[in-house]
Amino acid sequence: MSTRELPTTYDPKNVEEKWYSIWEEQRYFHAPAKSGHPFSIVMPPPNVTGSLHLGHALDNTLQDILVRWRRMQGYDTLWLPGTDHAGIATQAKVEEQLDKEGLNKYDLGREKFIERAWDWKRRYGSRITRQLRRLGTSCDWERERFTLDSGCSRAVQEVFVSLFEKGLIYQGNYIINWCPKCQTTISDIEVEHEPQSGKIWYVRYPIQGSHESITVATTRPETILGDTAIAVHPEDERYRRLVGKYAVLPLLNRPIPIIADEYVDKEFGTGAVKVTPSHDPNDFEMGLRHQLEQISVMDRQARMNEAAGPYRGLDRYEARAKVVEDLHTQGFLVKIEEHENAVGQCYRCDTVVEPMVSKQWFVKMKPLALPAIKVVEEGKIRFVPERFTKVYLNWMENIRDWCISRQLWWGHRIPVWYCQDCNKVICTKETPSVCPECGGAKLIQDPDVLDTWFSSGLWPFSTLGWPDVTQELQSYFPTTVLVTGRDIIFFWVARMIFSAVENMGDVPFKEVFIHGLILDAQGRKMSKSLGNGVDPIEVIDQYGADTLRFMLITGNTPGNDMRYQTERLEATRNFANKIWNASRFALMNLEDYQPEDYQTEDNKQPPQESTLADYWIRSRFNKAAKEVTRNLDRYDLGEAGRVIYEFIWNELCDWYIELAKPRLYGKTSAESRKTAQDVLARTLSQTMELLHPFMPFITEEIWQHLPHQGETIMRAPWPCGEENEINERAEEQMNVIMDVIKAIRNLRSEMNIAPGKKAEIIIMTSQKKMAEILQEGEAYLSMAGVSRLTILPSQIEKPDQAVTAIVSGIEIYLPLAGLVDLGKELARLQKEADGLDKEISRLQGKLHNEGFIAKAPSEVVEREKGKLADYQAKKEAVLARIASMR
RNA sequence: GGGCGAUUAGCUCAGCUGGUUAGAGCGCAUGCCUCACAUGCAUGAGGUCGUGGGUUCGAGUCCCUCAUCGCCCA
Repeated sequence: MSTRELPTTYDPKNVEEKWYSIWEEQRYFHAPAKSGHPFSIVMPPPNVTGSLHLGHALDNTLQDILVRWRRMQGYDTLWLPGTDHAGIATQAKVEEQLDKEGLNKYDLGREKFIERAWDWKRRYGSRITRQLRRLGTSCDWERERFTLDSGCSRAVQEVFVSLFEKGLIYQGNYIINWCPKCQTTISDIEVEHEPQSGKIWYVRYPIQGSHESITVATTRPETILGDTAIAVHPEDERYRRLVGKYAVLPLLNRPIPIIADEYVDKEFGTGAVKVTPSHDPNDFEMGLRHQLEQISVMDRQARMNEAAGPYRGLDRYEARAKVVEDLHTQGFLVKIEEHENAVGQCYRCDTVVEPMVSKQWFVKMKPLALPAIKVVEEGKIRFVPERFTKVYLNWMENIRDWCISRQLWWGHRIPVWYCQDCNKVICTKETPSVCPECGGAKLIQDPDVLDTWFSSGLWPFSTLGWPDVTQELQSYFPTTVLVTGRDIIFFWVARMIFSAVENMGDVPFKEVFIHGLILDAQGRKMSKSLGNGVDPIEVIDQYGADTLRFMLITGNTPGNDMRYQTERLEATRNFANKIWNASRFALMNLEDYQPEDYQTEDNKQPPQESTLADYWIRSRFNKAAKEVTRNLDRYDLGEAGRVIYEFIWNELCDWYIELAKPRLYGKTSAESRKTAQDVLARTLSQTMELLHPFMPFITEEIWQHLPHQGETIMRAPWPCGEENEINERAEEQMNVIMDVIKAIRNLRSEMNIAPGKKAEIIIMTSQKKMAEILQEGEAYLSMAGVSRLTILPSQIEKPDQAVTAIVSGIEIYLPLAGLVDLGKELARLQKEADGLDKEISRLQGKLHNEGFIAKAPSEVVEREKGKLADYQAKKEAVLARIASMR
């Protein structure tokens, strides 16, 4: 297609689809696993049942930027993608499906159910990876993994058995969090504490063998049925004489001891609490300290069981109402108060979690946490931003044992068998046929599976082939950096760290780059219940992936949350369109351009006809490239993006292209035209390279149209900023020209001179250098609508009927015979003089301060002196002009 | 109760190791369909940088106090 036929607005649709499939077919994402500087990232595996949300989009955009950038820099780059089997979520999906067929999982049985789950995974599990492709992620799909695939499963078994043998995995009856809806245990961090307004009930317990009684406050009256003690603080004078006596449990008339324990808060309620070891974690601990009986009063549906006597069969909330009613009618209820407390809820289904005592598998955390703390304290793993180190350490230092068994079918089955003959517990990687203890063949495998996070914790090495020593493992482990959201530090980052340190003897990654959350426009967390979520795929359909990506990573600071705003999306879409149109312009003017003319081996010098603008844009580009690289190095991707944005819009488009137009249109020499073509083509294609990690699609499309070397921009060398093209002198000179142009435009605007109307300008300067710069740059002043320029020494008499602007060392006169409103002009100049006065006195104050002169670095003092002189000169010029007009 | 973050232009946010007349995008005002782009161009208005102290020659930037909002942990 001829460039003239390129549409004036950029349409990402075809471009994005086209390039992604080419990239993937050409295997540009594939990591070679060869020697060289490795750069490796494992993708946080999204939930296989999930669909892409903005959090994924941000997380993967950040990774893709790092990966594309490092790949262009020549690193042996691996970005390993995959999904996670999401035990509870996937099982729920399959059960939902069965439900529609009028079946449940028990109808199918375990094996058939797992087959169904695999069917489900095969059918729907690739949705999210397809969505990731739409985003442009350049991960190595040939190495895609799944936490439940055979390799990862092997790693899980290996780790479980190893920890078991070291005594770091144990089975025991402890209090755990039970979700009555999901019908499984969940770990402590999977319980969310939402403040809820509730009530607190004050209940009187008679003291056995006395007419006295003791009143306790409780938020869960239904658990009275499981009480096995009343506790007070040992130093609480009010109750001291009661300690050691027995109280009678209302409703069930069971005698329970009154004990003293430091845990009790004297200030809370009456200072006396009921103790229910089977249904409260703190009471459980207290029960252990005092050898209290554990009476479980609920079953797995959170219904009252036979221990609850007359309340048996009631749901926990029905039981609560009934218990309160009975307490009231029997005269045990003292009072009810409003009370706000944090109720633990299941992170998945929001059901109120029921603490229960149950036999489960746990990982003993203290021995694993200590080295995991050490590697971070020693700097072997660095958190970016640094403040998250503290979040991690604080959690690790206060860690509790991790409950890893789940009452599900979909997941890694616990590799433990129980001998029915001798009760031996057998933990082994291979399915045993006989009991090693008694030789019996009646072996039953533990029915439970492991927490999904147990396998995710191994992700950085299980995906690279461990426990085998593979080429991948040797090339890419430890991985370079992990990129993830701050909400997942405990769930995943922490677990990967202790898992790798324990099993690999090394850190899983050297750096952890943490980002914030995407909030809605009002600053609220996006959630299903609020319905304020945004589907990234819809955004991509409407605006393109490049736009979504760029919008997500600019305009905020690393680690901070960010609001999602359509206006920012539009602004970024406009940026893409700007790039598109600048490129259209370039291509229209490059149709006859032969890059070989200037890029032969023995002629790498800039062409003879280079102008100030050429040197200037090359200098600016290379500075921008350095700046972008520096910011990428420090994970400040937003800042890097901003630098490119400003370079493209404010320098390349607003100035260079405009200045190059006369040359490109052939209004100067043919040589000069070729030079402009060369500078424009080179700068634009290198700018595309610089922008490519951020906006991969549009940059590839444009780069392919421009003269280029190589098959894909993905493999173009990273523009790191060429020192020898940085040209301070050209920048200074261009600054003068641009200041003059801006000043003239300002005058024209203030005087309401029609844009099309050309103007004559008189410039007066006593500085030879300035005169030369302006002489040379005369042609550029056409950007201010200047048709004729006269440069005069400033000693000469000033023009009469003219408006004036002063820039450093230069007086600009725009003659306007008969049009100048003297009064208005004087007022304008006076305002200017006043502003300068303010600055002058500020600087004078500073420079008269002896402390400043003595203590500030000399270059700062010099700079301030220079500014003062400049302002003074300007002011004099303004005053002189005022005087000449009066 | 402990920890962290935020508080800068009407809105959303930048401002790195203290030194520029404190910046951007959107919005607003004025003028422009100038042969890349009206998803655009030009010009402009708009900020006592939450409060009160302190360190310093110099503080939006460092330290402390308080206030408000948000998040995490208990």
